[in-house]
Amino acid sequence: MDHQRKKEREREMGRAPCCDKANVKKGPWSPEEDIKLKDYIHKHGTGGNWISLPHKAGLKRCGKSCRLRWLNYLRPNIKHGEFSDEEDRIICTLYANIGSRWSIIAAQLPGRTDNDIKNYWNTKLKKKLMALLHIRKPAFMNHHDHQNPPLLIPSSPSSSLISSSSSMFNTDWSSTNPTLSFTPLDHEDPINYDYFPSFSFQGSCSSSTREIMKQQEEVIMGIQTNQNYICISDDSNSNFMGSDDGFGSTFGQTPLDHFYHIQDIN
DNA sequence: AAAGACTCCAACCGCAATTTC
DNA sequence: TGAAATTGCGGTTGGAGTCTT
Repeated sequence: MDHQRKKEREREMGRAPCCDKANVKKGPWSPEEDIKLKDYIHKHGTGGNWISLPHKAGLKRCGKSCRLRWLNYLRPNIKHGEFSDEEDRIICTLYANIGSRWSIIAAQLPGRTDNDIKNYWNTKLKKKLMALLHIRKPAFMNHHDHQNPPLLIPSSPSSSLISSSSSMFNTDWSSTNPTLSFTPLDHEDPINYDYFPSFSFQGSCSSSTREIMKQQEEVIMGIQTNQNYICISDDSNSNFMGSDDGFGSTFGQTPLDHFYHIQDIN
């Protein structure tokens, strides 16, 4: 059955629920529920089947809910609390290069969950970055040569903005240039002409999973060997607004543009 | 002191990918 | 081989706590 027909059938029949919603508790977990889930998993493991686990564990919860609770909160070695500067750096660098692939980012931060990192990015780190970019907007906005966009001027001599001639990673970026695009939020209103930064890859990428995984590994290897910068391109000539997967399209071959030292973001 | 605005994060939802039968 | 079941992921939301006026 093709995808379209499957979707149509689901719409007609209603999507099959993953559990009996009427008999399933929702909302915050109680300490008693946490204990039940922990005890069960310590004694029996997950058994490779989250759907049947809640019933066996005596919980009136959806299997997905149990899985989420375990992975994000109850499993051993989960790290809660403040993110370190080093963690900030890794998150920023990875986000700049692979976008919102939180599970991959989380894999580089032991003890952190994808949900944690996603929340942290959305509530704090993104704002820090936006604030940094906003401070520097005038230099960029006054420039009209889109073919040769200006360098964003560092706020201080110690600020480490380096030029496109620098090499960020040992990785060959010739086909996977990471960029941060500045896309006008409102094309019609020059007064409120604000810019929204969006990260993306440039270059052509195969859609196959294996190819994507290979590129992700390259990105992560590059990040692990280069500790200090994230790349930001003010490729305002492009209308591309980074999609959340950032791998799907073919773009022009502009060189890497500018790099911010991570301390500028912290 | 109170009320509204804002922030943060745990949890939910829907979808795509993967596995099982 | 394909349908069904299950898992994993990322976006979004609800509500509790905090801040501001």
